[in-house]
Amino acid sequence: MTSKSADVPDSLYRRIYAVVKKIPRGRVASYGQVARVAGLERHARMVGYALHALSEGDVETVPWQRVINAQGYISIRSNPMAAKIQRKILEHEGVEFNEKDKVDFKKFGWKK
DNA sequence: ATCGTGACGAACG
DNA sequence: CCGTTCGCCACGA
Repeated sequence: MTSKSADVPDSLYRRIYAVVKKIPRGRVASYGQVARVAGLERHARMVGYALHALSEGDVETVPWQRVINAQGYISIRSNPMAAKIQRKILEHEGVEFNEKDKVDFKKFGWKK
């Protein structure tokens, strides 16, 4: 079979979503970490792109809010409203933000 | 097929 | 710690 792309009936995004689903409640992971676990080492941007493209259906099954940038900050730019919601949910899950709106990976980072 | 864009990140100074 | 630059590459127009 020739399969080049084929496959990936689920495509690249599906693969990324599968990893995000593994992040436990009360924890956060960076885009780069998710990419790495998904076998996409240098594709952190693709992870962000994938989450940005979440369908309304997947948005309820994929814990997208648990993915933040490597600096510990929420990274949504184009949608300020979503960023606020993201923080709200994370705090509800027990993740804390310091006075600079930053999350400490030492305490809340996902340790695979 | 080319081009601009972007939920990123590492490297510099 | 802060701003800037550069590399990566799928996606949509």
